[in-house]
Amino acid sequence: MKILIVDDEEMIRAVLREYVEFEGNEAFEAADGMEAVKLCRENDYDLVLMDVMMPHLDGFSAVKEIKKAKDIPVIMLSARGEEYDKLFAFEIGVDDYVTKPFSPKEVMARINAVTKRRASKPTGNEILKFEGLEIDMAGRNVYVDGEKAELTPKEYELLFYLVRNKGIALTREKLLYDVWGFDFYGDDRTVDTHIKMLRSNLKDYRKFVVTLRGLGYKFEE
Amino acid sequence: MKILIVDDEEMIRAVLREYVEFEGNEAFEAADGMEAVKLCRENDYDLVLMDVMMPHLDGFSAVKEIKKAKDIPVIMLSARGEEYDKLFAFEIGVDDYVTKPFSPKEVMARINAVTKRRASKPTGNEILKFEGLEIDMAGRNVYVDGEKAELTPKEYELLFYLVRNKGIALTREKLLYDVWGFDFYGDDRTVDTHIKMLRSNLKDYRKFVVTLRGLGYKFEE
DNA sequence: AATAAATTTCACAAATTTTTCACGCTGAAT
DNA sequence: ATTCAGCGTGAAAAATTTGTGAAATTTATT
Repeated sequence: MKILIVDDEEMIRAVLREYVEFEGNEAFEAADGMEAVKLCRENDYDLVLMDVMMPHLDGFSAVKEIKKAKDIPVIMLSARGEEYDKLFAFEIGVDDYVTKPFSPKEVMARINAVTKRRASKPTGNEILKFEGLEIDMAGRNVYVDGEKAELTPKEYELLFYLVRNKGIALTREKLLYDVWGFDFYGDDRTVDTHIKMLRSNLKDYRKFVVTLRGLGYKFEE
Repeated sequence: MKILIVDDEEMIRAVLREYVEFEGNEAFEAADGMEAVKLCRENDYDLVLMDVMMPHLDGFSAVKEIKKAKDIPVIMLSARGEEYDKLFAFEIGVDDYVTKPFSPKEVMARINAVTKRRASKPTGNEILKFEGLEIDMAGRNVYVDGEKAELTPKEYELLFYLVRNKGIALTREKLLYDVWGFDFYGDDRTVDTHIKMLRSNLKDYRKFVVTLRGLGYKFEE
């Protein structure tokens, strides 16, 4: 995750950077609101840690500006006893706030809470039907003519991915990147083998998994 | 009725208290999530009015914590965008939801609605049955073929969470976040050990706790 | 403080899954 | 009809994942 740390005090930035990087995230820094807005416009961050009190452009104004362009989660940092309008903070879309002095554990917990809360947004648990093929993504079930198909993890992921991109041509490269992960450095043909196994498990409905010669595969009704 | 008001802003607490007491109820206050959780554990309230954004422990996490111990009706107060908050709130068992700025009249209407809904429909008091496995969430009892199963706290929480999400695939990550809490920083495999112990206590009905290889677990009838 | 209970970590074996690879077949272009 | 890159497939090897017991640690109780 790419996290932008905005604070005018270098010490605080350094401390936050340490926490953030310890968790395996990438840290970026801005020294004031102006710089933060500029960086946010030019780059895609997953989260912004924003101090309230800063020169040039205060935290609230900076958040307001950033939210105009992109919907990035923001956690505000404020000194204890600092007076500010929390209602206003919500209105402009602040996701959470932490009061200084803060503990590393607390800050990381907040970061995780905000990003996970965001992640849990899409709750599509309907069951898709293609003739006698039923696909229940939420429950991880696939039925072939009413009988449960026992797929392996990769087969589930591959099928779900194909179905989510139904009707779209997918290269082996794209499938490997999106289903296997960006860090897969194996053979292209691995896809073929999994397609083979998936097809054999789908029985008659193997017809939905279409080969695109010279390209890859797609799911088509 | 005893109503707990949780908000870090004294002004808002005062306003809410006035309206709550005007209707003949008894009002109690907490200034943050931590305090709210503590008070709920020690006392019996009929309803909780909970702000979302607060220091120490945010409203969502506080509700989650409170619901683990007692099934008290909760109305959330928030100024955030409605859409995903409502979904998330529903997931953790919030009864209703009011967006700031709110009119006291509106809040009182919601309070009355929630308590009436509760009174007429004793949800949570029901005992779920899956063959010879009986689960009484309100009473924190689990019976295996009529005999009481002695589960540890974590086993109860894990089982109840699995059952509440029956039929839905749950990753270890999600289980840790929702059952253990947002601040759990431990090993994934901790889940496995608790699943193991839960299964051994469920005897023959261990079959309902299904392993999803490469993903996690789910409860399935 | 001592003891008991619950929770968490960890390592190992067993089971399952993933990947590689070579062979033969297919189908489109010549 | 021939060619040949691209594809389907089976089987072996490599890698991953889970169940489990036991130890270590933390938390609750006396």
